Amino acid sequence: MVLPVRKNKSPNTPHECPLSQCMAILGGAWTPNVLWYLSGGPRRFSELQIDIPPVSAKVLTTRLRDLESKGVVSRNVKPTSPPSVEYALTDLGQELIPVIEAIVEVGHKIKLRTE
Amino acid sequence: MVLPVRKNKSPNTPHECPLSQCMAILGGAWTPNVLWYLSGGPRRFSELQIDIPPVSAKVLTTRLRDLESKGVVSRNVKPTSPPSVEYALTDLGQELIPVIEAIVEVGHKIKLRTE
DNA sequence: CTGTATCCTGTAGGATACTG
DNA sequence: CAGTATCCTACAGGATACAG
Repeated sequence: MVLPVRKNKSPNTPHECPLSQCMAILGGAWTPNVLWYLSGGPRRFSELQIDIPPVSAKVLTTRLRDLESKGVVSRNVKPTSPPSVEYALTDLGQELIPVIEAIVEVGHKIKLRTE
Repeated sequence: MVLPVRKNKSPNTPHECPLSQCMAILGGAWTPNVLWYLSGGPRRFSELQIDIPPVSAKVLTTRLRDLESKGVVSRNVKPTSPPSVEYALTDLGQELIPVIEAIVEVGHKIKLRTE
């Protein structure tokens, strides 16, 4: 995404420009998908990889760590052998589900118009 | 954002992975901001530039054209001199407002936790 | 005023190989 | 299984200059 690093500009008029929030949460590629699949209940790393085939392990890890640090997703390591790690939405994460659904909704309508 | 162009992979299992919708709509940088400021009513190009100082003219144009092609934003050229162009949300675009607000909401909560 | 055209750069993300 | 480590590239977006 790259973004908000303008060089020769006055520091943003603060009054209200709170929308970087949006990309801060959903910004990464595949992030919405991760959230979506986790909304169906806890998933293990490998399960998510199967759910979202085109995502690389590296990116999936990155996104999960990212969401974890934001308190949107929880990570639970089960000390089995072989180890298994379960990811789940936190309460905060749950709140994002209707949001994503709404976006998908609008997305559908857009597709219908375009076709 | 770059994205979804995996090379050596089976073409996505179609069953459900509808979330690219999400980024397809809100994906571009500043897109949420554009939508946000338009939610307050129609705005002219230059007004949007002032609303969102760190955005370059090029990107603003790109995002607006993008949103226009999706039917989310309307573009109205007034044949005055100097010319003025008014952008506004379409009905479809209106539907995105609560979505964005919800994201901002969650964004706030995340910030509170982080601090 | 409302853009386009160019050129350039940073960084997200892919591929692949390897580890506990 | 669940990742890390490297390396590499495509493309979104910034800067600047110019046009109708």
